Amino acid sequence: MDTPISKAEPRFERRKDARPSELTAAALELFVEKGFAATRLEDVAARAGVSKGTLYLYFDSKEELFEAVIQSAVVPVLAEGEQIFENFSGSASDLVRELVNGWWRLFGSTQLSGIPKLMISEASNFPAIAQYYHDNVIVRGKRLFTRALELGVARGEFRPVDPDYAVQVLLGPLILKVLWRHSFAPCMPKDLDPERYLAMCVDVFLDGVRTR
Amino acid sequence: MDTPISKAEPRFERRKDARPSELTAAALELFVEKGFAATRLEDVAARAGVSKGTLYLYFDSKEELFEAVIQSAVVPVLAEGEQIFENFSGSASDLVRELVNGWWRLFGSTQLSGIPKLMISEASNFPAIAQYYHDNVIVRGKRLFTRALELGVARGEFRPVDPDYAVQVLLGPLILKVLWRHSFAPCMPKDLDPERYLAMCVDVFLDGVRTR
Amino acid sequence: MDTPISKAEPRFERRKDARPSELTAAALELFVEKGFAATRLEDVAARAGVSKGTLYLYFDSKEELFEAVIQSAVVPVLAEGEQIFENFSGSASDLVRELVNGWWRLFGSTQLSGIPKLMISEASNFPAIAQYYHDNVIVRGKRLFTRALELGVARGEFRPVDPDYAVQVLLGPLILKVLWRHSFAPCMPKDLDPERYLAMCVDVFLDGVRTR
Amino acid sequence: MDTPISKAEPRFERRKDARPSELTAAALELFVEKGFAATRLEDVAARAGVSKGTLYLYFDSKEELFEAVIQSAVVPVLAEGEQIFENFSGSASDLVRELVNGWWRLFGSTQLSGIPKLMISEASNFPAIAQYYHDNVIVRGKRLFTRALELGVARGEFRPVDPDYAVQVLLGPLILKVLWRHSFAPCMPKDLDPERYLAMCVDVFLDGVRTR
DNA sequence: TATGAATGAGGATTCATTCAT
DNA sequence: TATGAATGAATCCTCATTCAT
Repeated sequence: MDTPISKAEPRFERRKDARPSELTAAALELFVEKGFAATRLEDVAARAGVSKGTLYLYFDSKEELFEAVIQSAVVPVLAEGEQIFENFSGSASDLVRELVNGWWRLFGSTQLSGIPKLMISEASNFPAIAQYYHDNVIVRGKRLFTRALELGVARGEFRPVDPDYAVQVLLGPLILKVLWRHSFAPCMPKDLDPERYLAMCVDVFLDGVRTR
Repeated sequence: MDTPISKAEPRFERRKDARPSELTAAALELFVEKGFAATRLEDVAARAGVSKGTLYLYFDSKEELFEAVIQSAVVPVLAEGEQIFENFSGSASDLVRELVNGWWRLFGSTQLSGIPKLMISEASNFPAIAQYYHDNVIVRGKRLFTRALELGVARGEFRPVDPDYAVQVLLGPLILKVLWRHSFAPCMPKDLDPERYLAMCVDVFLDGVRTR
Repeated sequence: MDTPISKAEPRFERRKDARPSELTAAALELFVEKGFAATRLEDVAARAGVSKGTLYLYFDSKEELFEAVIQSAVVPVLAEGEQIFENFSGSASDLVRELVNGWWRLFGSTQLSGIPKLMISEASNFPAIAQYYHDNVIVRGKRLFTRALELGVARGEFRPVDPDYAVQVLLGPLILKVLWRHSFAPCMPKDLDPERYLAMCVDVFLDGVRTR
Repeated sequence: MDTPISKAEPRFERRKDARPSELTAAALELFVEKGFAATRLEDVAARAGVSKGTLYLYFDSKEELFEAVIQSAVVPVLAEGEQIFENFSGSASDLVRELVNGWWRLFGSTQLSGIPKLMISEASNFPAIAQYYHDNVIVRGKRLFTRALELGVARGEFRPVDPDYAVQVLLGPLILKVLWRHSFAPCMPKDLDPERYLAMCVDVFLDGVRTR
């Protein structure tokens, strides 16, 4: 009714390849906002600009859509994180700082930042997906940081802390930040400044583990 | 298992006073595990050992039950936290340590530890309750810690950090711990030891803010 | 068990004999207002000032309460109507007028006036009760009027109309009046004056059937 | 029984336009028979040959279905009634007779004749709809007849009766007729003959108001 | 008798999923 | 591919009825 087929100009081809990611993007937003059970597929479809039935051309069920959302949302970030790690030459402290900045740039400040809230909320409803996410995202993500810590300990920059414990101390405040954004942030008029918050997280942590 | 079948086991047990808290306790467990939307009231009732209809003698709707769960779950803890604060005389570091231990004892190691997961998951679905929780629990809870930090700064024990930022750095890993328990914990064979984890959180933090 | 036998003073004896009629009176009001299905027994009990369970001491079920409402509501009126008939000596026109006035005084202007609305509404849900009401109230009630008409015809006061048809012509506007009161009356600021309305009903009818 | 199984009988029949009126027709029958509260939407759907859920594609709630039933059921009839009025040239008596006949043809002898029973039964449960019905149907309908009466009075055909009162005297027996059909009619083996009943209603009324 | 807590069958409503077009 | 009408299982909630006190 509104798209006139008058011209031959193909303008914005509805690329069928783009569809799945448009759908998972729409689903991600709603799953994060409302949770899996409270999200209606009709709303997902509407947000992606398609009809309800179309969803089923790409995903067999709501749960499979959920899987796709998680899967699609995490693969690229880690690769980049690992890039940072490989290419870095400098102090362990600077490496930690760089990894945290990268995490924020590629993940924390984007739509993807809703994933932790979503996975925490739904982990017990979807143990298989939780396991997948745990093994492929959490463990791999943490490894980046534990290796940086181990490097620092080996070089004598850091006290000999247990990296498995210390990494949580570092990441806790960062994760909390993105959980906050998707939960209580609307309750507070003005939130903490992200740059400053991140800096303090890293500063306190590094001061806390530095050798004296 | 728990109900001794001493007699004919009366069909109608008359205990109007105990019921509400039995019901909110059952609801808390299920809401935490499955989320609000995915929890069936019939299951809540069954877990509390009553029938579906009985719930409605005490709560007008599922949402009101949710409110009651939140409300009932948080009042007592803060009072105790404030007790710790009032009665304490010692270094600011020790006060921080004491507050963290108290938090763990009264909250982190109990059923109540599910509340943060539940509230983070449902905050955007229930803005009014989120606001209430934010104002009456989060803000009040954080104040305990910011006051301890301010004390330390005033006494010269701590560097002059901004307490509003620093408190999150301290609490982030602790909150993460209880979120973990109710989400990914089943994905890992053995989890970090709580005592040791708590100790490290506090140690790293205090080392990070200590004056040199 | 609960009535203390302490005093000899019988003050306000809760006469158990009054209860059933208190209950049917309360039920009548609510059944008329809301209909049978939409009336909650709890509300009936509350209006009668007793508890829900007490209703079941007097009536085995909601339907039986309905039966009792209908039964209790109609017996006395007809008796009085038949009294009027027996004791009357005068013109057939005056008899008709007297019967209509009696109907209004004993029925139309009282709570009982809700019965026609109730029975019309529920007749198809309770065929047995409808049959009972039809046979014992409608037929008997109409007979009063048909006999008056037959009398008038026999005496030459009225044209030789078929009484079974004519009686409906007379009663239609009267019944409509009481149905109106319990349905649309609240929609109109000021209703027709009952005295004048009744008078006109009878006048037009008698003029319509009078011999010329 | 009535749907010829000519082919494979398609499971999903696509007929968005016809559905609403099929549904309101089914609903009208059941609402009239059982009353609003006692009617199950599942039965309405079944009678219309669709499933429960389909109802909700067209009506947001049971109450909205009720509104649609009333609305759809009355609009056309009045228009035709007003046609009769406009096009008529003859005596006031004949106009009255014609209006009554039209009422019977278009309304009294059809499914729509259940509406009065339904509205009388439910008026106090749905005051807003009752008001709408009162203002748009009852008042407009009565106006047709009052205008005919006024005409007769002006022409000297009728005595100077108050038309607001007289119209009820005329319509009472007619309304009673359609109420009867949907309530007590099954209780009586043979009912009055409609043609004859209508004729007598009009005859008695016209005789009653005629000038002598 | 009277109470009111407890029950559970029943009905309104929602929504993931299907399928004819 | 894409649509959206149709389905029906699932879930919230109500309320007639029961029964221990």
